[in-house]
Amino acid sequence: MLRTVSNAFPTRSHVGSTSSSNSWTTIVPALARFGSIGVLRAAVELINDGEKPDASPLVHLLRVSGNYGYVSLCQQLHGYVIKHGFVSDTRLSNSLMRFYKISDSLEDAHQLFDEMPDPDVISWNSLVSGYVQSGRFQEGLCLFLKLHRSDVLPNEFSFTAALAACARLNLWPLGACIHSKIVKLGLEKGNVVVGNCLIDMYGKCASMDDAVLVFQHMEEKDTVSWNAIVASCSRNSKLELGLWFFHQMPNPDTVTYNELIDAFVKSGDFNNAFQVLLDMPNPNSSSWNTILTGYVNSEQSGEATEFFTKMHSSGVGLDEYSLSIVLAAIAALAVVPWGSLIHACALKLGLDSRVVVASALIDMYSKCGMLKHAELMFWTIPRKNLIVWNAMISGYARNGDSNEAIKLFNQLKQERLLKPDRFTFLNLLAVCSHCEVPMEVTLGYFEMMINEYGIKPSVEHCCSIIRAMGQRGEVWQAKNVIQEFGFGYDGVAWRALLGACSACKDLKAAKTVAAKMIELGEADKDEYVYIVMSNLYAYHERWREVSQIRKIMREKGVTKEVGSSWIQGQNVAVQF
DNA sequence: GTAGGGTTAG
Repeated sequence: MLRTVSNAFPTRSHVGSTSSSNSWTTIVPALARFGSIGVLRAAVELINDGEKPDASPLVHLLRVSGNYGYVSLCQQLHGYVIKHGFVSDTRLSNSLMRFYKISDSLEDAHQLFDEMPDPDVISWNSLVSGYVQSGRFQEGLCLFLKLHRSDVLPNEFSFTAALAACARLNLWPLGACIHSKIVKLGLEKGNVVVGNCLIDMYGKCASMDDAVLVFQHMEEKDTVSWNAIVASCSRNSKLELGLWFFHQMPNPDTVTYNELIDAFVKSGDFNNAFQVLLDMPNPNSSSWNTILTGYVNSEQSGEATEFFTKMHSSGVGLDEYSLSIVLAAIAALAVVPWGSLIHACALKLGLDSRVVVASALIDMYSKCGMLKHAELMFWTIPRKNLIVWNAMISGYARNGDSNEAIKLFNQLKQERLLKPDRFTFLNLLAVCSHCEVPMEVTLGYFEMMINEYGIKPSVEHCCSIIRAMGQRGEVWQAKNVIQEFGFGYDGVAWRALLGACSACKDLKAAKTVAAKMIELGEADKDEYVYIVMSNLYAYHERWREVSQIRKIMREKGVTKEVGSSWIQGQNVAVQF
């Protein structure tokens, strides 16, 4: 085993051969201070020479080799830890957890945690923050709540990770509850990070006044505190107040300016956003990406690609986000040559296997109808995450290939490495409802989602079921779906049901649904209800009702163009 | 020789 540890090194020693004068007492401080490859190699050679380390050198070794990304070496060190009976050493296990976290193997970190006889507060914090940092906020919070019920006392580190999760999930009640706990334990005093997390949490949970209160009561403020309060204001449409805080701020940094750009972009003020970009001291790729994202989100894809060209020639580096955002714009414009160009660019920058880029490429190719390219992309990604799988399933769904979508879903399920989420099922159910997949199969997936994966159906999931039922003329059953899952007051669900009535030409049911939509005020949002009803009456040759509806539509100022475009794809277009 | 855990922009 020791021989293999030595073989894990990609380079030769930088310190020459290990002299016999080396020992753990000299190597450990060197590992702690420099952590160079040479020192690391010397340490491994020491193990190979039979110098048994105790826990402390192993902790250092794990940290340094983890930082260099020596996955195989760390795994072997894990083996060494098990073989030499260090498994119950909490500090060592915490080091191993850190390695699994930074090498994107949260599952391994969790397994290790479960095997620890005596996890301490750092073990808990490490895993909670691991989940939160990789965007798995719910799992992070569940673990935090478990910690709360355990014998281990949570500290300020535990609370900050939990607050970050509340912020991202918009959980004001839990966030406020954690705040009161923090105050009770006196943890908000003398700790800037706790205050910063509170400002951020309140800001993201639409509670700007609370954010300002926390900010004002903080004994000590750093740049993050100021950035958090500026962002809280602009996020809650208080741009003026945000600018006021900005002008009070002692040392704005790049993040501050990027937040200002974001605030202007979100309020649709691209001119001021540019001005900040031009005037700020050190714009980075994020500064540019923020404006790029603004264009894509406001459906100005042409402007986005133009801006990307400017960004490219400005000399600022392109990162994985720049590429994925511009790919979204290109996908919307469906200009394949540009997409290929970005693909080449990603290859050149070595960013093509990053999941954000890879999934954006899959999405772009499938939106341009080039499924083969999307597939090629998908199968060459070494470590696929759920976003990548979802992008490919969505690609099949978009192109109406239910067989392939279902096949891929089954494979995802069989591999058992990743759990399908609500987006996976959204794509799966959508393709089922569009491709006349047998109803029992479609319903089977719907039930699997609820019972096997514990995913609460959203109104969009139900809409797919409603559409599938509508195609088979089962509109009354579809109506039951709305009631059963509690979407009786959701206009979107009734809209889907009206579409279902229209698909199976069921005038009687459509009349009931239209009445419900008028009652909910859904009919006032646009002309959909009137157009569907008018077409249905026309189909049934009820011309008197058709002219009545046309009269209402004229009074509402509905134009011919709107009428025909809305109906596209429903095969019932009537020209007025 | 005392490691191992936390916050802000996209």
